[in-house]
Order: sequence, then C-alpha cells, then structure tokens
Amino acid sequence: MAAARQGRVSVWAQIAQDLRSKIADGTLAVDAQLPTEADLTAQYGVARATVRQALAALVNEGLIVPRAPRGYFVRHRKPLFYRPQTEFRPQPKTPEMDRFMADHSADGREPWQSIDVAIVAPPPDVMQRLKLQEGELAVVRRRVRHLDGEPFNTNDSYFPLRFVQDTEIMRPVDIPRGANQVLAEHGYPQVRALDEIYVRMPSPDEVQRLELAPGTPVACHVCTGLCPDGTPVRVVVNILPGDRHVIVYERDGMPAKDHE
Amino acid sequence: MAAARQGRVSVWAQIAQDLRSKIADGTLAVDAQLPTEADLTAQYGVARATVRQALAALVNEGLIVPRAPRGYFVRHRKPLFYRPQTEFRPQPKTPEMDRFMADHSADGREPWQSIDVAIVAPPPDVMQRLKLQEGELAVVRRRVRHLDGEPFNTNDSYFPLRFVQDTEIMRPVDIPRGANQVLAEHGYPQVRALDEIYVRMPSPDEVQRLELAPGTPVACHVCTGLCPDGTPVRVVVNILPGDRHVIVYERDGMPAKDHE
DNA sequence: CCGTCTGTACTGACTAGACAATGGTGCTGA
DNA sequence: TCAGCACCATTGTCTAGTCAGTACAGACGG
Repeated sequence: MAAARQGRVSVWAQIAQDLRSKIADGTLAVDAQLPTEADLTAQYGVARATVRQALAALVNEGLIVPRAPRGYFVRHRKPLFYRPQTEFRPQPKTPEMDRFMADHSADGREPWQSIDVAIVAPPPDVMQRLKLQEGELAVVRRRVRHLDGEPFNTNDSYFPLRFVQDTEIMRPVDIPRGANQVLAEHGYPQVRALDEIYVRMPSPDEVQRLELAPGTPVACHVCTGLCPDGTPVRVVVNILPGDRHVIVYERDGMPAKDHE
Repeated sequence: MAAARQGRVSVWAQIAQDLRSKIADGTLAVDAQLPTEADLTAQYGVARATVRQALAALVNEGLIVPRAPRGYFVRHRKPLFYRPQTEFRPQPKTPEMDRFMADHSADGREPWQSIDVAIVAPPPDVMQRLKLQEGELAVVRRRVRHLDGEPFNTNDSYFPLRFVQDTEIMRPVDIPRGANQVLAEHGYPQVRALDEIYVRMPSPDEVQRLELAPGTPVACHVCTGLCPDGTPVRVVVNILPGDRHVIVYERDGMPAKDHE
C-alpha cells in the first residue's frame, strides 16, 4: 500500500495485474473459478472494496464474469464468423479462408431467430441514411438471432414504408428468398452498399436484448443498400457482441500503400 | 433504497440512468462538467460510494470521462474514417461515399507517426498466420499514428525475417512508396489479403500506448497479405480505438440473401 | 506585468463495517 | 427414490468515514 504512493501503481491495480497474468499463463484456466472476494481479501491483506475494485476492472476488460452468488469465473471467448461479403456475392472460398474458418464454424449449433415487424418513425441516423422526409415512416424488421439458445446478434432492417407497403416484408415471418429479392421484384434492386462499423460499449437496452455480460463491447454494423440510381432502399443495423464475433473479409488486388 | 429491493433497480443504477438521460437529451452537453460527487451525494441523499458506482458505470460505457481532480465531463466522440479498402485499390469514390465522408474528414488535422523496428519472436497468433517455424524470427515495424498530438491508432507490421533481411523495411523510417512495394520488388508481391476484425476491451498495455480513456473498446484489425502462391508475407495488426474510428467500406454487386 | 506560491476543491484510493439476495448443497421425510 | 426445504457461502448493495494527490485560481511579491 505504500507502493501505491511510491510506485505509482495502486493496490487494486496490482491485484488486477496479478490475476490477469494468472489467467494469461493458464494458472487460472478458462471457466475456472477465481478465489472468492474473502479469499483475496485475506490473501492480499486489504479491504474487500479494494479487491472488488480489482475484480471490477477485470470484469470491464471482459476477462472474467461474476456469477452471483457463486463466484467469479474466467470468461470463455468463442467467436463466430461474421462475413458481410457473403451477403453480396458467393464468397471466393480460397484455401486460406477455408482452413482459417474450420476452427470457428457454427457446425452442430442450433440456430433460431425471433422476428417482429413494426411501422415506426426511425431514429435520426437511419432517417438520414434513408433520405426520409421529416415525419415519414419506415418499416422495421427486428430480428434477434440465437445460437444454442443464447442470443447471438440483432439485425434491424429499415425500409421506407412507401417502398414496401403490402409486400411480404411486412409480415413477421422468415422470407426464405430474402427481403432483398422481394425489394428487387418490386422494382428496387440493390446494386451497391455502404458499410460502416462502429465500435462502442452497448446501451443498457442492448445489454438486455443480447444478454451481454458486463465488459462486452459491441460492433455496430450499419449497411445502407442503394438502387442503381443511388436511392437508398434499406438500412440494416446489426449489433454484434464482441465476444461472439469475428468480422472477416477477403480482398483481391494489388496493395498500393502500406497503410496497414 | 427500498426501491432497490422492490423495484429491482439499484440506487446507483437509477442515478446512472438519470445522468444518462440528461446526457441524451442535452441537459448535459458535450464537454460539460457533471455535478461533483459531493453535489450528487447531497442531491440523491446517498453515500459517496454509491454515487461513484453510478459514475463508474457511465465511465465504463464511454459516456463520461473523469478528469481528476477537476470533475467528470461528458465525453466527446469524433470518429475518423478507417478504410481497409483504399489500401488495396483506389476507392470508387461514389457520390454517396463522398457526401457521407464530408462530416468526418481529417481536414486541417496534423498527422504524425512514430516508427520503431525490431527483430522479435512474434506472438503465437502472428506466428501461425505467417506460417513460421517454431523459433523463427520476424521483423516488426511498430507505428503509432498521431493526429493533433493525440495517439490515434497503432499499426504493427510483421514480416518473416528471411524475406526482408537487408531491405529498407528494416530501417526505422517512413517508406514513401510503401512496404508492400518493397516486398514486391524483392519477389513477394501480394495479391490477396484476409482481414479479421475483433472487438474487445483493450489490454492495459494498449490503454497506455494509445492513451485510452476508460470505457473505450478497441477494434483489432488483423490483415494477412498473401503471395500468388498463397505464402503469407505480411501480417498487420491494427488497434483502432472505438471512439476515434468508423470502419467504412463499400460493396458492389447484387445482394443474395438478407443476412444483413 | 509577470512569475511564484499557496490554498482549495475535487477525484483517487482505501478501510471497516452492515444487510439483502440467491444459487447450490445436502438433509429430511414421504 | 425423489421432492421439498433449510442452510450456507458468496456476491450485490450501501453507509460513513480518512488520507493522498493534483489542477486551478487567486494572492502576493518582485
């Protein structure tokens, strides 16, 4: 504790670092239970609040999960692939991609999704991307995808109401051939898309909807689909929990600069 | 505090929610100072630790930043674009992209980068991607990019030592025509790349290197560059702080399914 | 007018407790 | 054998303080 003043590193940070390295070197394996708060309190000779601050830091880093009232456990991280590209064209399937994906496939896991459809005034950012007039409404198909009973990601597709009125897009059921196909059949084929990926911490809303453990950041993937004339006809907002996804894509062509 | 038991929402969570909505509706504007812990303690009639827990939650969500000993401030979020695509081919420059990017350009901001080069035993994940033998060494060019004096992202490029020995890649200076060009000149042109994007909380290391505020998640963009015969010649690890980047890319072609 | 010094207001860190809520375990009885 | 119940270990929440470190502002001296 004197070290806190002298060494510039607080006691709780030291405890956190100690536990962190035990996780890194396997002393504390995945899914293993950490010593209890009481144990750590005794072991390091500090107050419980100090131990809790250390544990909170690890929770916020996504390294451990509290499972009250049983204890803290080393977190499991088993991300699945998320490939924006495959939605647009059948992927090239190079050998590298194949080999790489073998580890993280969804084989044998049970998919399930809930769909609900609503007519709403879309949030401002969606309105702007769809170029809607003030007060103009949109149809949103909200889906939560589950894998093995656990929520996996959310997928909210917004369409301007005037484009999809009386189409099957408005029915809250799965559309096997895809909503994009339906849009194309009604005269709105998409030929281009703009993708944006934001990285941030989830809102309490999202925490609840996706049953996120504390310390889980999310990627927010916003995809705007455009007609040949540039009219936006679809905005999709995907929320991808960081602990469950790797976003993957592949590129061809000669690199120009070494910006990466 | 009775509400904590009955209403199922803890006092600190209520305080956090209260502040959250004040931030959302603009009562607390960007860069504004929050009431001090003492104020909040008095205002809500709770102990300081309770107020601190509420504030810590907002910090972890990335909504506010503590600037000791001055107070807590509403966080500023001004992301810049990050476009993996432009590195590979000159971007198509559609009107949509143009318009969209106008808001977030780097105009008038001063770029600067530090470079350091080392010969290292690369981390296991990099070793695997470069298909290195056990014990084989690699050259790493570590860069930290700054904008307006603030660190912006890190960019660590790994090359197998045997491919780049005695090339200018090993000199810790900027290579105007790009490291990829140098590699190509030495017989290792890259024609394909595999990108992976992971979303997670930063390690304490990364927090320090990028001067990250608490509650800032990062995107970890790993790019593996491949020769025509599939040999990996370059692995780049980019760490992109979530509060400073939007990852953007554009796609052409007919969408197939509505997975997004 | 400018530099320095000092006080103050604030967060950071820590202590030492209390009571509530709840999975899990194991015992008991039908 | 199995359902139900009581107990317990453990985290969640909260109180009420102390002391340390520091950016800032205002006073003071040259």
